[in-house]
Amino acid sequence: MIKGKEVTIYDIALALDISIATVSRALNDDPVVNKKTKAKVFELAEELGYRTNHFARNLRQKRTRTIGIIVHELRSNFITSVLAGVEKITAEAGYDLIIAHSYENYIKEKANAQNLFHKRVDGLIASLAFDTPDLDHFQPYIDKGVPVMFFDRVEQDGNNTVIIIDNAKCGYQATQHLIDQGCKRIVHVTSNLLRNVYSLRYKGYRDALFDNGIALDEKLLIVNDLTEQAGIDVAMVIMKMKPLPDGAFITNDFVAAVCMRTLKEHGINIPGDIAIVGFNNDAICKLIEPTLTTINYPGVAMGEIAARNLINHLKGVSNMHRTNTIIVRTELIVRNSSLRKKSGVKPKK
Amino acid sequence: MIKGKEVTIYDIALALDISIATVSRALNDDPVVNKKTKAKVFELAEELGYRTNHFARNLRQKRTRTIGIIVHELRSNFITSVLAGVEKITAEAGYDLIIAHSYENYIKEKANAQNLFHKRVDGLIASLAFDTPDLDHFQPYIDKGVPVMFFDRVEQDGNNTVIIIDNAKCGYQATQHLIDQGCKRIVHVTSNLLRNVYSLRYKGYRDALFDNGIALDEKLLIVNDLTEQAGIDVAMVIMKMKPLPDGAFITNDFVAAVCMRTLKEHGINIPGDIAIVGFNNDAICKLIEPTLTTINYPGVAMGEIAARNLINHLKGVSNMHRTNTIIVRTELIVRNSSLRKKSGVKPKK
DNA sequence: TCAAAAAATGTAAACGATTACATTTTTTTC
DNA sequence: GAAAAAAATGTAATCGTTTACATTTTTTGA
Repeated sequence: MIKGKEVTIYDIALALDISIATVSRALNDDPVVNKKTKAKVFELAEELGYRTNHFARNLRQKRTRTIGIIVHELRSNFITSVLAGVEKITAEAGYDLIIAHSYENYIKEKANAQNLFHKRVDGLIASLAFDTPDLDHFQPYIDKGVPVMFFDRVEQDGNNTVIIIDNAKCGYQATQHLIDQGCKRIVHVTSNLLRNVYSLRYKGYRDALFDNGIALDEKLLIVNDLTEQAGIDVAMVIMKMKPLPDGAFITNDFVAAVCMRTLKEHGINIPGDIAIVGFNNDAICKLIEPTLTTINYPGVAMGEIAARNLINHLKGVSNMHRTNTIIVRTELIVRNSSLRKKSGVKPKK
Repeated sequence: MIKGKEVTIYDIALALDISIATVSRALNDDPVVNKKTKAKVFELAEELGYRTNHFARNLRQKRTRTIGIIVHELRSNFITSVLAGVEKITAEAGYDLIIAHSYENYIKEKANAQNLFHKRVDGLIASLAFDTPDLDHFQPYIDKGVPVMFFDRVEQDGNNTVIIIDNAKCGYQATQHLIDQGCKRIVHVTSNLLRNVYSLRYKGYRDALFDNGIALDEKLLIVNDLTEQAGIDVAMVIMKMKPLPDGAFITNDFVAAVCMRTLKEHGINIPGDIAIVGFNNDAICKLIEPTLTTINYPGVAMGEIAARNLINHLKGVSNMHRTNTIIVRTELIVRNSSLRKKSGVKPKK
């Protein structure tokens, strides 16, 4: 095998004195070609180190068997779970996956969307960045009929298929749980309220307060990004509040964990002084002290469902555009960070 | 714009009554074409929604401007850091990135290597799975002259370029630190000793013991996979040892954290009874109690270096094959899980 | 043995760009 | 105003497959 020189079906055809059509068919395991010929072709292909030229094939077939995914953050438990789910399904179906990363940045998200469009992915899966204002950058996909599936961070304009959890319900559950534990002044720590996930959790929080006859106090709402510093800042802000809040619903486990650590360092007892509920069920929940009550968020399942729907649509098995919104099941996992009453729920291991 | 119908340079040429050659040159911003013509082409291309057919282009140009990366695990802080670093550099250089995931499985790694080879990536970056026995599946790359760069989990056969940390030194440092803290019976928890990272850390551990006149006790070596269950099992095994060990060097932060939690649940004091050192400097280190002493492992930097070397090689700026091994700096971060002596190092925040 | 049917193979035209080389058009120069 | 130089454009081959349609070879059955 000569370095740098590519073997093509012509080389194989020439060597075996048959036509390129037969070679092509043999390599694609077409039942129409003679078993013996097929065997010879395979053998020689292997020997010569033949590899299909996907460009030639795709050029001819006008498909790429590739799907793209744009994620807002890679360094996140939830996202890597989703990726694992998507990867599993796409690999099984023989599709390739190109992963693009927006770093919570609209400009990068836009560039990625364009790039994947030019790469002609057969379909796209996406979760929006913090500051994405609209969906215009996905319009080319819609125009060309390339299916797009949004997950988690979505914009529900009714035109695209989305796969989400019931964020309002989760917010309600988390807040109700804190109220059940006797909390009356509950802080809500969240992020950019432009994004559905945060605005809806906030809505759930408000509804739960309302249903329990607790007045909404806007001073108890804290909005930030989801960095370690944010967690520390939140704790500082909370400690300055008078009277001290007795509960906190924080929409991110990591921030909750950092905040909890900082509060503890300042002598505040959890859940005694403040009960805390996080969001995501990250691995840290079971490792910190006290263990963190949280909402379990099924990343792998979401990825699988997104990929499966997309691929079924591409195969024509089902029409994605008919099912507009897919809601995935979540659950409140009660652990020690919020358990103030002996009765009722018992903490999960 | 008609849905599903692709616009090609022929359409543009026809509409403007010029040749496809001129259109092609215009779109590539070739200085040879008239500014006015260029403007007209760009305008019409935009209007018609033209997008380059990368297959046709790649078929003709025989390059892909794509590099592949095979990782052994996606759900890991370290790996996502590396990915972030690689992504940054490749994006800057205008290369695309295809991420493949082996799930610590040799079979999948092999399949991924083949797939990316057939996809004709211009270069490859890889970290080996737990059970990969040899590098035969990368031979096709070598044969065709496609550069391969291994990072972290590598096989040093002298033929390929690798980027690693000094695992033996890290193992030595961690162990020496425990000895400095007065530990005499130090457990070493690690994984498949086939892999360089684990065998070298073990070597460092042994050397440190030897240099301090401590006899090696093979019963203190525990090998497992890196799951949560493994962490629990390790704690159980440790607690059954008589006499109880007084130190543990665990080559993974997550396992260390789980192990520590389990030990604490059984009334064992850390670092009082057992001092613990982990590996990786994951986010959890600062969140658990006591905070975990660990080795800081520069993921982003490794990714950046790997990608930069590969791309420089591809561009012909430098020759990768001349630098055979790149060693990245690491550091021991001392925190409370190992601090038994008031004097000496002070814990890092 | 031979016509019909079935199986296997071949021919040639796409797919949509790039680019060496050829040709035409425009500008410059005297 | 014509020849030379420079600028702009065009022609046609090429990249490596797939596949509709045509042709050849082999098998079948009376």
